Formats: sequence, structure tokens, C-alpha cells
Amino acid sequence: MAVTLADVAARARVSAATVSRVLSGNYPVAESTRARVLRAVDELEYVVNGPASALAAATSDLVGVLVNDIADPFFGIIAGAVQSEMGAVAESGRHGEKLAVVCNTGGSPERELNYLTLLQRQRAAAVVLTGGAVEHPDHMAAVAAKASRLAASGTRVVLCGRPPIEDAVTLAFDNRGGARRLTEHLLTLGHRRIGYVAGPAERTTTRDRLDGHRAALAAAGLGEAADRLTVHGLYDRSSGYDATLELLRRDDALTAIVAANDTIALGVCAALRDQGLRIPDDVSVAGFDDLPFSADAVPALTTVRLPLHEAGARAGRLALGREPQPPGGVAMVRSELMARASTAPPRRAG
Amino acid sequence: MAVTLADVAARARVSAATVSRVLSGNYPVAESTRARVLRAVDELEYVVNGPASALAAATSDLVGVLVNDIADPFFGIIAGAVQSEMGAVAESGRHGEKLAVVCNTGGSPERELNYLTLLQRQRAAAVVLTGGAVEHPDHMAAVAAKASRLAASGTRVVLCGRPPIEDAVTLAFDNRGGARRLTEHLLTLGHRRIGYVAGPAERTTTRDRLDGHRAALAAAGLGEAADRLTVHGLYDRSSGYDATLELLRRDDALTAIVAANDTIALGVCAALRDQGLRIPDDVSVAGFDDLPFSADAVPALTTVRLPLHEAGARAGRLALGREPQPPGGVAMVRSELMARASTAPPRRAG
DNA sequence: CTGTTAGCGCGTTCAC
DNA sequence: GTGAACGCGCTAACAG
Repeated sequence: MAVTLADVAARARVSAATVSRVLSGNYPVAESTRARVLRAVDELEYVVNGPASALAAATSDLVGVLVNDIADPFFGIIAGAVQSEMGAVAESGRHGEKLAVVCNTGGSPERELNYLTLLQRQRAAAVVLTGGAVEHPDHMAAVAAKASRLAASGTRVVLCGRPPIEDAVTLAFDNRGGARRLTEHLLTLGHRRIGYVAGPAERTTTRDRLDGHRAALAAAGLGEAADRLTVHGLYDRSSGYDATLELLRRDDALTAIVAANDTIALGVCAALRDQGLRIPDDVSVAGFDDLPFSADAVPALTTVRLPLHEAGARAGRLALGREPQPPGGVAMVRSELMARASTAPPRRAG
Repeated sequence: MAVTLADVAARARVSAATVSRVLSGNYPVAESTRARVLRAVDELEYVVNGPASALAAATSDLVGVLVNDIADPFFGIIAGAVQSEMGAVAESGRHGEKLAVVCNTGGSPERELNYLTLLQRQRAAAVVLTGGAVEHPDHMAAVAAKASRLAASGTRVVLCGRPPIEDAVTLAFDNRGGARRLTEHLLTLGHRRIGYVAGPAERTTTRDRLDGHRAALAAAGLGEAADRLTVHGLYDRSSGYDATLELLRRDDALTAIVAANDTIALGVCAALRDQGLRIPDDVSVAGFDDLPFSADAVPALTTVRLPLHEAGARAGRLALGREPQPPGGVAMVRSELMARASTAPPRRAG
């Protein structure tokens, strides 16, 4: 049915081996025959059979990127950056670069494991796991085991935005430090009653950011109130909205609310407005990630910037082995406080 | 190195063929041997070799989903819905369902073609093309040709949100009708000076929505001003911001602005606010798509709802051949006007 | 119901 | 520089 290497070989009047050599490019071939082969490839519109090639060579050109939520720009930006490093050039049936594919786990441990198996089955060249990990001991062990088997079979495993595990290179995000600096910023402005809208309890990202927040409060002697003014939800807008109403019920004299990410912060802002509270006059609001929309929200959102694109791109290069591994296999991605208009000194009566 | 079918067969004391039959499941096998095989699979932690399997069976379990911008929730929602239909169950080394992978073209025709080639090389089971297509004649012909070759080699081609082509099943979005009803809504409210922020000129989505807008204006005898009050940009927030400033320069007595999508509309709102204009008191604003954030924006955004999740899920089922093709291979996805707080009768002095 | 026999299309030794 | 031959791991006929 489909045109094969043999067809090309026949048309170019050479052996299949020669065609293979021309296409893979890593072997000396006479310029004249090389041209003949390429012409035949074009004329026949030949496209390499990936599975056959992968079987023979024992490696495929697939790179999997796992994300927790494909509809969240946080992951979209990272995934897009990873893909941009693959430079998929596939001219003239020639072996192009890798095929980066993103898989949406929806934050479910089972689906994460399933995708890992699926990718292992495909003999993927590399796998990039992005975003916070679920902390259930069983699941962590299962992921670590999978990673080891993948690594053992030649698949590079790269972590981007989650804690290190064995047999994987990791780009860890400075969630804790960023969160701490953010809350310190609010404390410096004079806030003392600060609410916190956290993400799902079992995610590493959630825990790290919350830890940073608590550390800042504890250092200011405010450790007590932290728990009472912390509400958990999902990493989405409506969770921020609902959590804000809850926080206001617990303490209607709050002067600031910190959200675990920018998307939640948007929900927080909406809820505050609906309650007739002005930002930042009545309540200051802060987020995390510095997604594109944060800078021109109204008011512009104070947040912690994470260089998502750069991190994703680096993860991509690491996945391709085009960049040396960081010492110890772990590199920390720095975060940066972006103080903007949504935070100001408290003016509200206590 | 890796454990193979033969290893499992040896351990279970059956032939390789039997193991294969157990794993693919579509063949009668005695319950006792079946159990023995599955136990061996577990003990050996066997994972099928995808490439080998694809080679022998001449089909792979890969399904490609092409999107224009992976960081845009519009595509994230569709892609997530497609993947949710795949139900990736990969227990016990058993052949799970398909592996849906999303590829980010960034809206570039070259990358779109490259990904199509890459997927063809992998002998993908199906390919889903989402979102507006680029209208350059050469590119359209190239995509149509690729689609034909894919279809010819057994790959199902599904279009979701773009105009039909031969050899593909398509789920077309009612962009034109929705846009028309949206502008009619504004006209009914009494608006006469309506600005329009369009997307990139060469996209089908852009054209269809703009056509609908113009049709509504023309029907109201307002066809003349349409061109002067239309500005093109990208499908992002900053384009909406910049375009709004430009529209205000062209006519500072505008009473409404229609954006080609919700994301642009957010930028429009930001720009209007920065100009000291209130929404909808001074200027009404409308978007398109009804992304999750639109309902609780401030004010809630009037827009046109497209059932993205449903459409994506259906595209997924079509890709798997689990749903009968619509008559003629084309189904229209209806859009629905969502009139909310961002639009109101004009009050501003002309 | 199960084992045997052939390939699937390509990469990679070897010789020439 | 090029061709011939073998095998990657699996599925799909056939037998039995």
C-alpha cells in the first residue's frame, strides 16, 4: 500500500541500505547517488515508517510532555516552550527532529501512570513531567519506579516544576522562596491579617508555596493565625471566588489575600468586588506565576514571576541531551517578586 | 535488555502468539492460560513494544491533535476533551486505548505540515485538526493533499472548528451565524457606531466571524462604516488593548466594540478602563467563545458560546470511529448568544 | 483453543 | 562507496 524504502531504492537504482544511509545522513554517500535518492524520495513522496524505524533502531523520536491541566496557560506555556526546542523539520522525507507531544493528566495519579506506560510502550526518547506532583506515598513510589524503568531503557526523564527523584534530571521551581518573599512584601506594607487561598492539599506546589507563606508569617510572630486563614481549593478561578467568601466569613477584617496562583487570584478579585470591597484600598491581593494576563489585570496583579518559557525550553534541551545536566542533576529555577498595583498598605479599619 | 513477548511466553509456558492474543484481547483464550499469561506479564513487568506492534499490525495507537496555540484555553479545552475520550487504560501491560497527543503549531503553516508528516511517519491512527485554518491557497492545497494521503493510508482525519476538506470528517463551528447574532444584539440595543477587533487576517475563523458581523451591519444599512472601524490583530489580550486605542483614534464616539474572541475582549476592556471609559455605560464590549473566565469577568462578558468541550469530545469519538459520521461528513456546531452585563443600550453623547 | 510459520519496513553489521 | 543478509518484536494467517 504505502511506499517503502525498497520502492525508493528501486527507483533510484540503489540498495535499500543506501537509501537508509542517505536519509539518516550519518554516513558517507557519494553526492551523485545521494541526489538520485533524494529525487526518488520526492517523486514518490516517501515518508519513513516510524514504527519500523523505531523497531530496528530501538529508539523512537517521540518526546512526551505530561501536564496537569492543558487548559491552564501555566502548562501551556511550559509545553509550548518544550516543543519549540524540538524544531520539527521534516523536509523531503528526511528524518526530522523529535515529535514532542503533550499529554493531559488532569492532575490524576492514575492517568499520569498510564501515560508513562503508554510512552514507555512507544519507547519514547524522553519524557518531561511538568508541574506539581501528587504526594501520596504509593503514587510517588510508583512514579519513581516507572522513571527508573524508563531511564533504564534509554528514555531520558526530565522533571520541570516538581521535586527531584532518582534517575531524572530536574528543574525545580523556587516556590517556597517566592511565596515567602511575597508574604514578606505584604508584611512590610503593614498587613497583619492575611488570608491564603491554597491549591489542592496533596500537590507539592501547593505545599511549597504554603510553607513559604507560613515561614514568613512565623518569622513575623504571626504563625498562629495562619491555619485559620488558609483555605484549600483547586487551581482555578471559581475556587478563588468561593475561598474568598469563606475567608471573609472567618475574618471580615482581613486586609490582604494571597492566592496560590494567578488564576485563583482573579477569582479572589471578583469575589471581593462583588462584596463591595476595593482592591487594594480595602483588601490587597497577590498571586503567583505571573501569567501574561496578570500584568494587565485591573488593578495589575502583584505576583511572583516564574520564568516558565525559559524553564520549558531548558527542559526541552535537557530532554534532547543538547544541554549538559546541572550538577547533581538538579537546578533551581529562581522566582522573582513582581510588586504591582493590587497590593498597598492597609487602610481599612480593623 | 528489555523484556519481550517471548520472555513472557517462556515464563507462562505458552507460545508468543497466545500471549499476543491475551494482550490484545480480541481472541478467545482459555481462562486458565489467560490467567497464567497475565501473571507472567505482571511478574516480568512486561510492557508491549509499541513500534514492533505497530509495524506488524500496520497501525499504531497514536492519535495526534493539532492546535494553533497550546497556551490558549480555547484549544486547551478542545484538546482536553479529545483526550478524555481516549480513556487511556494501560493496566497489566495490556494494550490500553489510544495515546492522544497534542501538537502545537503556533499557527504556523509550516509547522502544521511538519506535524502532519511526523504523524504520518508514526502511522497515527487518527489526526484531529482544531481551530481556524490558514487560507493561503498553497497551504490549503498542501493540507488537503496531506489529508488525502493520510486517509489513504488508514489514518482518520477529523477537523474541528475549520472548514471541510475532502477525505476528512468535519465539525464546523457556526462562527458566521454567531457573530451575526452578536452584532444584531448590539444593533437591537441601539448601537450604531460599533468597532470590531478582528484576529489575524488569513484565518478562516477570523474571516467567518468578521463576515457575520458585516452581514448584520449591512442588513441594518450600516455596511459603509464597517471597514473603517475594523482593526486586525492576534488572538491575544495585548492585540485587543492596542486595537482599542486605534479604534478610539478613528472614532472617539464609538458606543460598542466587538472582539473576535474573549481573550481579545479582555484587552479591550483594559484599554477602555485605562482611557477612563466605563463598561457598559460608555462603551459596550462583546467577545466570542465563552471561555470559563468570561462569565465572571467584571462586568460579565456578553459573548457567543461555543460548546468546545462537547465538540472536542465528539471529535475524539469520530477519530476513534466510535461515532457514526454525520451526513455528508460535515456537522455544524451551533453557537449561542450569551447576553450579559458588558453590553447595554448606548448612553454616551455622540 | 493453541502452536507454527511468515513476514511487517528498516538499521546495521559484514563483505565486496 | 555500496550491496546482501540478518534480525529488531510483534501480529496474522494457517494448521491442528
